[in-house]
Amino acid sequence: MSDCYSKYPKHYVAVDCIIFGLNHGELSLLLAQRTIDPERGKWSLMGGFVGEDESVYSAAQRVLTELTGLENIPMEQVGAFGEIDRDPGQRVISVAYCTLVNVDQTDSEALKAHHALWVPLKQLPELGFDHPLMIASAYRWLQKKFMTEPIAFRLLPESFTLSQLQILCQTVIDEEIDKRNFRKRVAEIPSIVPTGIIDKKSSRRGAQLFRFCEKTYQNNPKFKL
Amino acid sequence: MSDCYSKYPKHYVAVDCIIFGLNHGELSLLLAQRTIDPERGKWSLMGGFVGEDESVYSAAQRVLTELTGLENIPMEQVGAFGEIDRDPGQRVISVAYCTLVNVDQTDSEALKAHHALWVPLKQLPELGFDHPLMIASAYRWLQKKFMTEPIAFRLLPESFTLSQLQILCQTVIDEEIDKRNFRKRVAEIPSIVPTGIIDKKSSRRGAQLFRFCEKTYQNNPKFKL
DNA sequence: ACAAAAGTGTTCCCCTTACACCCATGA
DNA sequence: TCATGGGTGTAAGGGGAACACTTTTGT
Repeated sequence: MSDCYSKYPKHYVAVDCIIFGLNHGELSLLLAQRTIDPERGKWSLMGGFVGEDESVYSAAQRVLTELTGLENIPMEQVGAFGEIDRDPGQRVISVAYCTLVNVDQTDSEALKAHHALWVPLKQLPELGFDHPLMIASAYRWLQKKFMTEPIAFRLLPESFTLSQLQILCQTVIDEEIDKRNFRKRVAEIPSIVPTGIIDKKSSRRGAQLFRFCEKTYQNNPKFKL
Repeated sequence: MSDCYSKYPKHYVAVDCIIFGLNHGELSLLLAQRTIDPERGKWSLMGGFVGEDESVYSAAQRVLTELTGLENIPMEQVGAFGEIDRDPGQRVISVAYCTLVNVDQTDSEALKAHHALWVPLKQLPELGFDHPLMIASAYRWLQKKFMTEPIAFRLLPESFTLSQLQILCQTVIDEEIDKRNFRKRVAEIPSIVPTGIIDKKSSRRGAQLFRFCEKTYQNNPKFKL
């Protein structure tokens, strides 16, 4: 098919990935100190350009894999950022994506190769471009979605105790949660099922292990932590 | 500054505008029947390409103005749509924006010139591209935001009765609202203020006119209809 | 007098929140 | 025996939803 749009301008399109990581009970963000212009020396999110033969989402997935080695981790679109001057080098339109992964499952070699570091969320350095904006949007998204969609289970072992789940939630939303109320809510979620198995490693008394049942969730997506 | 990104591909970037309109108590959508390829003959949203010298949001504003003659109407970004094949002509990455305007304040000449029509939301024709997806996202957005942010007042005269406001809300969310509960909620909103003036046109008894006070809203953005 | 829209309070229920003690076990 | 994390129920309060009648006035 002929290029029927040829009179219109084309643009660089990038993806920027806001990759939250859970790191021994601390929420971190994957950042890189730039070694090239523009914004050399400044910290930035993990970005990359969208290729000819990939969707924008695929480009984001590719960047995620290149950096963390993780595959098949769903991401959520934060939005498109289209100010003319948002990139001091050239005009670049960027689509931001966001996800939350487990730092332990991350490929530290790949990170090193990209000059990437996990930086605790509470100690973020000054960032280049419009990345602070993107991060703010993404963090709002994360705190909201985490408690209403089953993304916690990507960060937990297949079987987990309720205390593990609770501590994880507290870390992400950065608030204390009442244990009894929390367990009451868990009991209302059909897709979080007790296994009947007692884990003796985590405590002296032992704690029941639960698991998340994807199948049940499909049939009954009720989920409110 | 040199083009430091020249090794990366460039893309066509479009905006698509989901323009909801209120038309004598009915919610409509601004659509055009395409007269050119691709998707000739199919109905579509109002789209356009992002130019060199405008932000993506400005491009959306420009399209809105070209079509409706309206200016300074805020729009909200629905998201970026980046599948490779979403446009059967060329690869085009599109950013969708959404707003709600008053059909009566719309420039019917401009609409005619663009082959654009207000189509009732409940009688949408088959649409080209991925526009059904965009519309679904936007409609969800609209229903959610309308009741928690002061966008109703763009569609009402400066002074309005509570019945006018209620009917408007009902139209947008497509549900009946209990009058007393509604008025109770309005009473809790500091930025909706009674004028003390009685409007005798709308009813025999007459109804008090209210207005929305932007200034109060800035100081006290509490708003839940 | 009557039609048509304006205006006005109360009750109930559910959901959320706050809160404290006993249990089982390994060291 | 004691320290550690696991496990459990109830009461009070707030917010949302349901609900019906009186008022005013133009015709």
